Amino acid sequence: MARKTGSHSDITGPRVRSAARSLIARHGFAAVTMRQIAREVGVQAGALYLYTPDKQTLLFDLMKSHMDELLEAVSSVDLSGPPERALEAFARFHIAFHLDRAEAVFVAYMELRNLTEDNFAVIEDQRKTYENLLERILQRGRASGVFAVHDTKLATMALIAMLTGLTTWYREGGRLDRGDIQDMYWDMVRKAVGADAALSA
Amino acid sequence: MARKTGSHSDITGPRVRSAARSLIARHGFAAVTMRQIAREVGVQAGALYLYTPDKQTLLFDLMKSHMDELLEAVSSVDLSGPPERALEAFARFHIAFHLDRAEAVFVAYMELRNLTEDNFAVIEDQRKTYENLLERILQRGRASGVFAVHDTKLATMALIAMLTGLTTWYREGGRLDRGDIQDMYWDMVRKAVGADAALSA
DNA sequence: GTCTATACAGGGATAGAC
DNA sequence: GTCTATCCCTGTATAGAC
Repeated sequence: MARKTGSHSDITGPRVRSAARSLIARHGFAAVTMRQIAREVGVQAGALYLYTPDKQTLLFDLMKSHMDELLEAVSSVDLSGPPERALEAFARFHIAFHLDRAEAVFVAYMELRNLTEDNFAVIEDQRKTYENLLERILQRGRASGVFAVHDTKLATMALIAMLTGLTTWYREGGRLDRGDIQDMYWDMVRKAVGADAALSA
Repeated sequence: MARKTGSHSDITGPRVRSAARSLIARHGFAAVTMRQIAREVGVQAGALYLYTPDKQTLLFDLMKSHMDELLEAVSSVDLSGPPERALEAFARFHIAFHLDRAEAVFVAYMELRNLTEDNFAVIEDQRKTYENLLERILQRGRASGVFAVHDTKLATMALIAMLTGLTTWYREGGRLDRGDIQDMYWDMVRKAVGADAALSA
């Protein structure tokens, strides 16, 4: 219960992570220094090592917890219905989740190169797990004849790239609101897989 | 005609650029050191400064010449025909060009953050010029009623992201050949803009 | 044109006082 | 838990010999 004066580990920890995420998103992992992060948090550089054993682990933890959150969140989306409904649910979830976490998403996509081999394997595995959810929807839709997709792997990559790309241009308070974006992307996704014209192919 | 022994400026220059492009694509600009580039080329670090005033300019030149090439190449693609044919020509060109230059594309997309403000403005302007070619096709198609696109700006970003995303997963000699990829992406692009079902929207 | 040698700044990480 | 101080390394870039 008793805690020493100046003890803020439960506050400073998250602040370190938040500052790191933000700086890395803007400048890239290799370009960001521990001293910069410390300055942003308002502590000395040495103090950061109370919260992370080293810089690499700090990056890994950011990416890992982001992917954990993503997989946790998507697990409560109902993807078991008819393929078209499942696809819509997936697309809308993906957009909403990614719009809420532009920085974390950006880091998770851009900094894969800077993970050690072992750490990369962990994140890559999680990413694959997520992508497989989409691919299975496409497979189900193709099997039941409601989607016209030649190659479900390629289509999965194409759709993920399209949906995730919005984080590179979306800015809060811009011309389009979140609902508009979800509607318009969903419209393009739906058409791209031939969900309304499967029999014509 | 006479040339000093050990003079290789016309050979070493391109080799410096090539090594830099490859290393930056793999590890990121900030993570790559001048010593690494020099080692790859087989010269001493100091010798690199015969070919570039500094590291930033080296990056800028890589990105600038890539964008120059892109704009030059696309200028010989006929985009003036009917919107659907123009869109197909654009999509196939984009894929072929990007598959041929995976490293350069990767650098051009990932390292924007590491350009100085002035250099960024130049590249961004070129990128916008390129994207506008696609947007104008979408506008023409919508105006003539052959495309069902709600927002041409958003659709432009979505299609560019989808098409460019292939550089993140495509590997030479993989399961799919270039023609397959072009065909399948074009099929998705065509459907995404409602090119075969515009009247149903 | 390339080399060796080096200046100088800044990096990550640690030790030990408080 | 945080600080100051510092170690040691590596970065970019330059100078001057060959």
